[in-house]
Amino acid sequence: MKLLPLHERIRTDIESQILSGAIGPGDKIASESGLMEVYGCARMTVNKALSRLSAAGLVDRRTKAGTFVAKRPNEMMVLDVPDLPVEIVRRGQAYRYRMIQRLERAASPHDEEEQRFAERGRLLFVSGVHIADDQPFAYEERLVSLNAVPEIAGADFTSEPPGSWLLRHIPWTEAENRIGAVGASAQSAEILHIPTGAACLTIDRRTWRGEKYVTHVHQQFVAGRYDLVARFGAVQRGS
Amino acid sequence: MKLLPLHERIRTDIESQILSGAIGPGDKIASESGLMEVYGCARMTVNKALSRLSAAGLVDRRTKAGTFVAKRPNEMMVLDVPDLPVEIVRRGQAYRYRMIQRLERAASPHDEEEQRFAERGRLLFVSGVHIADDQPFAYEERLVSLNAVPEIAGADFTSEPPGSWLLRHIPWTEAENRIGAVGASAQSAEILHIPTGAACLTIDRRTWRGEKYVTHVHQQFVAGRYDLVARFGAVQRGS
DNA sequence: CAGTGGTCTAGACCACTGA
DNA sequence: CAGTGGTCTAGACCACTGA
Repeated sequence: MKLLPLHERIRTDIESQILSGAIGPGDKIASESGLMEVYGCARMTVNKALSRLSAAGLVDRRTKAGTFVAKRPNEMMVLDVPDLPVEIVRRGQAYRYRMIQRLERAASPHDEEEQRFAERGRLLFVSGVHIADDQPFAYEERLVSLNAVPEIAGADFTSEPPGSWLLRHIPWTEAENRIGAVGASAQSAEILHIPTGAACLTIDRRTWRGEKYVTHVHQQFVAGRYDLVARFGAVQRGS
Repeated sequence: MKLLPLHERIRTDIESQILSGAIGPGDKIASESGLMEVYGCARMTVNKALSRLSAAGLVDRRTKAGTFVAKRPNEMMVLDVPDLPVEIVRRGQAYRYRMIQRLERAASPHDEEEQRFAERGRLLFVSGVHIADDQPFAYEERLVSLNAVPEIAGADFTSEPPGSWLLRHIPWTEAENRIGAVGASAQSAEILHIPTGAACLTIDRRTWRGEKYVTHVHQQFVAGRYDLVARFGAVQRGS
């Protein structure tokens, strides 16, 4: 039985009142000076608790007016997008990667995104398949800017996916994920051992390092073999 | 040109050093007392900046050892899962909802999840289609626990989707989203005006209020007509 | 104009843990 | 044991805004 710091106790007290419905959207919460008396503590302590609730989107604070339960749940869901090898091993399956194609080429003159991406340099294209327990799990195609990551030219991707290499070498990034669905093309259907046109979940991830556009990966998952889970709830990220 | 509070300036200073790669994963950051001298401020001020960076996952703090740039980017992506009518209108399209079926029934004796869900009460089942500019956009099936939300029995869902009604009446929730893909069944294919088996993006969302399991909705989106976007980056949630 | 939240100070004691 | 972060205090001044 570990004792919570006081500001955590105040925060969880208010949080549970909100989540239980005891106080509802728009309701006013006691002021900082009010809570100081209730908990017999300094103002900085209640301020810390309320600031965290505000950062988490559970309350709105307005100078002079007071602190109010936020009108709607935070619409932001937290989505876990893990490294595929890690995810597969975590499921207790054997992970394997097989490269299909690798080539260096210039950016397509017709593709504006590739132009910006390459920054007048060349691009590395790698396609391959992620395999879990000898069953094809996901097909992926990746483009890497050789301008942004020149060292990658010498890396070996016959059995290690470029994503893992990049995670080790380009650690800090900004990323955008786009999640959709598509019917498998003849080519990817053959690789994934499914009928042409069968439904696949797709993830397109673009990654930057600072201002530099590093890589774009397109992954196709056989429908039902992989789901993404996002959760929003009372459990916020710790301090 | 608005002046940032000092703790925000300290936070963004360190944040940009991390995101630019000037300091890398595992590197040690100046201690609180060191930063006090650099910025000529009190310890609480640098503590606030560093605590926020820690909460955002950009640094790890260890008592006695110091503060370090976190080993890997936070794998949590922020996913925006908005209300469908709002989303469609925001795209500049006309929104319409058409109910297909509505019925009240007992929980299936063979479905353990439904049993827990209903808590020995009855369930409301509503299916319908979301329409954007006269084109079917998403098919949805929803179950609502009448035990958790008795008021919903009297609501009219012929042209308003139950999700919007619930947002207005059951405002604070915990939710889990599961995102996948599926080939359209004969029934949903007809409703969505697509061939049977065509790829669809699916979202399954389960919502609680406190401990009470309120609703489960299954939505199918025609592939390509709707993508989910998740982003991780330098821009953290404000205070 | 009174009360609120936003910010900041200059201290304090503590637990922890690497050297 | 020295230095670190975690927490907390008891003040302070400020901008803002609803009554």
